[in-house]
Amino acid sequence: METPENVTDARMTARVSNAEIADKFERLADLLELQDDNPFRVRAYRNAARVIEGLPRPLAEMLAAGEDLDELPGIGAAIAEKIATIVKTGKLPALAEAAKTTPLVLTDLMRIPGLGPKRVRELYETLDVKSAADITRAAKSGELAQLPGFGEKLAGKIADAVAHLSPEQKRFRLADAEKLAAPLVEYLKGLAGVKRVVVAGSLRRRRETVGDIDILVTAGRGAGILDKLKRFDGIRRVVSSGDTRATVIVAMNLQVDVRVVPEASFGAALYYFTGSKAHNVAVRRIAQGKGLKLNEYGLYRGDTRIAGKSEDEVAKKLGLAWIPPELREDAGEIEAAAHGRLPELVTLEALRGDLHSHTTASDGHASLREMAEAAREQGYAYLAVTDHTRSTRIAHGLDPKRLSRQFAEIDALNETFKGFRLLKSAETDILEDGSLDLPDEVLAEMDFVLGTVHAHFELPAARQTQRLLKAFDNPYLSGLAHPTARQIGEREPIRLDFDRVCEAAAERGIFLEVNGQPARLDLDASRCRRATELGVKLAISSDSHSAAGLETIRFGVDQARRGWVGKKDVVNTRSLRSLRGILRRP
DNA sequence: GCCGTTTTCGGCCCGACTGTTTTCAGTCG
Repeated sequence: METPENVTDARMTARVSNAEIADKFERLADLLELQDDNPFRVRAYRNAARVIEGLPRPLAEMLAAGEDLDELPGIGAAIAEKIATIVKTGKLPALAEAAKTTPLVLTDLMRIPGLGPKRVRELYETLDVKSAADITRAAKSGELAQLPGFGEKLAGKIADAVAHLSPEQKRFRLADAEKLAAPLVEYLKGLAGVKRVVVAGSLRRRRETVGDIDILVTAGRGAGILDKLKRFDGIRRVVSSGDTRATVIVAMNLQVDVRVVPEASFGAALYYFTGSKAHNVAVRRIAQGKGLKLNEYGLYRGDTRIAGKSEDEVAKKLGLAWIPPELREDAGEIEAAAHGRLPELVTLEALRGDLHSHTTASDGHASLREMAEAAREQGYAYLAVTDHTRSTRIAHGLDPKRLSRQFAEIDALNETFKGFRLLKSAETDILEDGSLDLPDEVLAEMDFVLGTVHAHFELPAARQTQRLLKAFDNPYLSGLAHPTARQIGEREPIRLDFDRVCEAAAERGIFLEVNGQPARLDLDASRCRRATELGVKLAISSDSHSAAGLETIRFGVDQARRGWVGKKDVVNTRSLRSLRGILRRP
């Protein structure tokens, strides 16, 4: 029996988030770099910050559970101890120590394009520059250009960068970045001499947000692609442009890097340009260990190129299996590829149906029939209709009476289908006390029950966890929709003991959803990975509110793949018969 | 500061572009 008391322990009250811890190490790296400290030490801190940011669980919770943090990649005894100190005191003494001689505010200046540690230090030591406003002043007075190594042009560029400084560097949702990149990709494809145009970088890795766009072009010599690129009318500004690479700014202030390589280097260039940086570094180290050199032009033994045409060729020569781009984050995929242990990732094609959709009955824009037809066109065997329930008034949530009418309508429609079924369900509110928004006799009418948190996002972790566990105790509940309720860039995930929720879900056979709405992508990739490690089954769903919206399920597939999720982990890769076998009934 | 199919010490990815330079430093990805 679960009580609030036995989920209220130290790990639940932790206030220092992983993001804050990562930021402290990032700042420490900045300060040490300003102080010209050992660059490898600096890199170690940055590396640790990156690892910390990608963790699925709060470090505070892992510490409370007695886990050894120095088993995490890139985190050794020294950093593990520093993390423990931060969790305990909220402070990183090494950071305070470094800030004694180098003001912490200087780390903000290092975020300005064109300013790195050397230039910031020069600005500070010579002109006592400590802020963006100081830079503007120094530029106006002409002092900036007088600094050694600066000059008129550089001073102008820096002043310009300061003037166009946005409050924080913006990242774009994956779906938005895709749309913004499309016209430029089409334009490049249409240019004479162009052989291939491929999107690489974080967009190819399908990261949930994208900071800039990388496009790889193969073309014959002298095709002048980068000159023609500048004539594309969607380009606002050219940041830099050389023989093989150009950086431009397009709509929404989005940065696009275009790289042109010869066809023979396509594979090596695609590998290099896809990243991530950490993955590339690790793979190049493997090359180095074999006495080879890997760069964007190929894999070399001495001056001889031994691979480069395709990614597969490069990987093979390094003794690795080809790694899907979604996994290239230096998070264990390289070891797995070396030992033939890469997971067989779920694919869009493997999905047999969709377990989350809405109709005009609640806040959708298509009728039952229209949704069914769209699902059949998609090749699905089933589509669950999961309109909102009465507590979600803003979405015209359904009460038992309206639901029962909908179920009758679904029954009638199903009579007309062959090889396809609409499933009766509802996106049922989990109320603050963990009870469901509908009585059991209504839940009993459904093919399965989907539960979700739509209000009271701010509960403390212990209560939020307890709320979900209580909902899981309802024998009708089969799945949990958008489990953390986060919205990218708008709402933080609800606080809960994620492992505990996963353990309970695994025990009871409740699936967690990977919601494909571009603003949600919930579970996120790292939680997908953690959940499946703990034996939880997932459903990848569109949460579509229109017929066309069914296609957003692919963004859910992307995140599941990034989370190492295999076909067998996903319930809606099953046939309807097999799916029915695992949906809960009392 | 981290890490180990050479290593518990001695390494630590690699190249493009810019602007400042008389041959390269700084920044970026």
